[in-house]
Amino acid sequence: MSIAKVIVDVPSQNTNRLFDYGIPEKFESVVQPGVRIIVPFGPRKVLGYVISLAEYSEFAKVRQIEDVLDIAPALTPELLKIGKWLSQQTLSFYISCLQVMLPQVMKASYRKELWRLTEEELPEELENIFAGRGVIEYKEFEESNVSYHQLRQYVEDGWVDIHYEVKSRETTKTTTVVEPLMEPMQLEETLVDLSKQAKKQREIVQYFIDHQEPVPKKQLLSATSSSSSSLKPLLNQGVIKEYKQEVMRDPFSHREFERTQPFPLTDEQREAITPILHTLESETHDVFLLHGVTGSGKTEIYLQSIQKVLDQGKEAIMLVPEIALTPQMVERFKGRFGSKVAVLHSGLSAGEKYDEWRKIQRNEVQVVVGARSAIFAPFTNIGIIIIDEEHESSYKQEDRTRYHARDVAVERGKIHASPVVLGSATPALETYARAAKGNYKMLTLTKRMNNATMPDTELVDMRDELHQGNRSMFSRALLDKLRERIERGEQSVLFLNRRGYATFVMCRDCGHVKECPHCDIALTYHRRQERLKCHYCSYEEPMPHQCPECESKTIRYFGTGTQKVEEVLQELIPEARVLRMDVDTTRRKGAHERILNDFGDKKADILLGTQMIAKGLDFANVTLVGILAADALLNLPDFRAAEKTFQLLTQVSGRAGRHKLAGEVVVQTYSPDHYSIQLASQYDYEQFFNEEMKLRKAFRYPPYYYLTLFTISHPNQLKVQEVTQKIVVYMRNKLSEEADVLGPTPSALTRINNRYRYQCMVKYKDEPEQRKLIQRILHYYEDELKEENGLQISVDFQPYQLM
DNA sequence: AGCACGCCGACT
DNA sequence: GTCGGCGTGCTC
Repeated sequence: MSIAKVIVDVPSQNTNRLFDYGIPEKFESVVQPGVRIIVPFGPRKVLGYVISLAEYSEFAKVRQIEDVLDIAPALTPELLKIGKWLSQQTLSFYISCLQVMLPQVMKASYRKELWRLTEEELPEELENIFAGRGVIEYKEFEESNVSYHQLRQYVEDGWVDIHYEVKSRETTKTTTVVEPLMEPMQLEETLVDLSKQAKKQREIVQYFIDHQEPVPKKQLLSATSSSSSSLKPLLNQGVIKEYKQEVMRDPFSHREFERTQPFPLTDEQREAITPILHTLESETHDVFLLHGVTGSGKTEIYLQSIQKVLDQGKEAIMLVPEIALTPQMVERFKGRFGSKVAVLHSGLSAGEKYDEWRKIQRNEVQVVVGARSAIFAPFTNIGIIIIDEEHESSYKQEDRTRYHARDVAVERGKIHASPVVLGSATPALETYARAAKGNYKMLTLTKRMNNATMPDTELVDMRDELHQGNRSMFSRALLDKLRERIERGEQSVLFLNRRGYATFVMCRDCGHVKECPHCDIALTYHRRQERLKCHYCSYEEPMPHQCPECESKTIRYFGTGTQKVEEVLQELIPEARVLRMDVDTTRRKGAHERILNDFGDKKADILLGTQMIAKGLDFANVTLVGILAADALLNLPDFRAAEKTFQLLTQVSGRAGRHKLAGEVVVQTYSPDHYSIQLASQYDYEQFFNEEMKLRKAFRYPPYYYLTLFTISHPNQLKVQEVTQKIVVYMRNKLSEEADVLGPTPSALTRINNRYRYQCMVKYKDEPEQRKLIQRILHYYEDELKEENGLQISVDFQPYQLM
């Protein structure tokens, strides 16, 4: 009998290996690598993934596979391999890596129940729990005062059984379809026999004389403007029948996409796309950096490269940052490739995501456009992988399986012998450095489409404004220009890196700042509810009217959020029509789209927003971009602060003057001389790269060095310090002389949810033993890591988030 | 992870 | 003598 080698859904060090199971004859044809199954595991049942098949097992007795969940494998052999690689890269369990590649609904849900085995009266204490029911949740037994020992006895005596239930969460959507059971001739006869009063029934029969195909019930009823009650007699007479049929959920069913044709490329674009097309023709792997200024037509290059891939009969993955996966972007892809496109992003419901994923798995589509996790699309013949805005930090997963989509892309590109294209106006330093060294091929676009020029930038020193008595958050220059646009009927975009109303609440008398009692962070004021909230745990409290320390009434909020800006703007320019776009105004489904449509229809003069307006927006009438607080990012404790600032300023500025009208940018800052702000206003990426590289070299940061970040947390501060210290010493002793091991350092957020957090950072060039060493550390603390509220050690290779 | 087993102290 | 607490080790 043949054997399946299985990874079980139990994320622990001990079970991070293959288990052997026998394949019952009835499953022999469906059990193959990548299929999800249910297997007995100890006393319970768990979900498992078949990794490989074998003739024999080393084990004397193997147990049998209990059920098979997939007809076609959920994971391709390639993705199983990627999963293995991912687990080595990120030091995560293999099972976690397999789960991260699949839609949420394909994970198992577990239930533990107690089943009554007899109709007879149970022993009294048992009957009290069951209360006449046949099945109860195991939890109910646990909450009773019947001992476990006693229960075991009852099980032995055959009264009840402990039942383990495993189910996959996926559901399919069905629709009712109605179909005629007769030929048109017979239907005609039925029509004659029908009573004259049965008007609706006659209409329905007539419908099927005209259309012989099955039709969705809903459609039939509306076409004949009748109700279910009219169908009933026809169903009973066997004239028609109805049945359930599975349908794919279509998140875009209400949308029509106008088909577009490839645009003629500019000389520059043609030069950039040629090497990509060559690589496609020769079917070889290569990594390209497409470095093009905002509005230079990178998307058209993506589209035409993908067209070539489709012509070759292959598939394409297009990654876009979550925040940029706007209706505008979807429209461009659906417009060009129509129903060949699947879209995967967080705005879809779990069911919609599952159906989009299945379209890929069933080869019903050839292109996927999606956020980070779309990199795991189960295509089998990938021709190209494109990552737009490749510098975006959202491509790095920040929890559990800490992978970077760019790394996965390169790995898959190698396997499929296909090119990977990284596109950005402001590439990550790591990427640009690789391209400069020749490891990646550099493609450059220096000109904007439509002969547009980059907008002129004015830097406004907010310190001067303050000295001259302007204490508002708007400089006079920005206000003047805003008014000017309104007069001319042009539009403006205002960018602020912070939502809400104000950041923190401070007493003017004693300087007391209201902090979260569980986290070392100031509470944020939310005006709508008049409450203070912690953005890291769920804590909230009402806004105090006097200082809890000194009882002074001069307690005020400081800092500025979008909500506050909107109010101030209305006071300063009462005639301005302002649209605010941030997490708070886009929470409802479709709100995002509606705001952008309204702005596009010129229903507002000013679009005020956070991060989410920085990318991808393309409105012809926008001629002014205002950046209210350019330094907000600059002062964060992060070695990428300057890089992030440069990237953001460039992206936001790129929203202006993309078409016929020239654009202008006003940047308000307290540090106008900072190189990242200066160079961003001059659109000089290269110079910025050179400056920043000097600093990275001097301070031994990427791309000169790799980083590994340990974050250790525990409710007891002394414990955290002690463990972190031990890790620091161990790493320092075991790594080579070349490596820097820094720490223990309290994290920027030292306490979150009553857990203290300390860090150890390793800077290194080449430490082949590193992962092995870390595994030993994790093994050493294994028992403590298992504890409910005990020690946590997270390890992040190439971290993006240092807090 | 979850579960059983087993060893020890507390108590009807 | 029995119950339940938690430490230990296993799951094909």
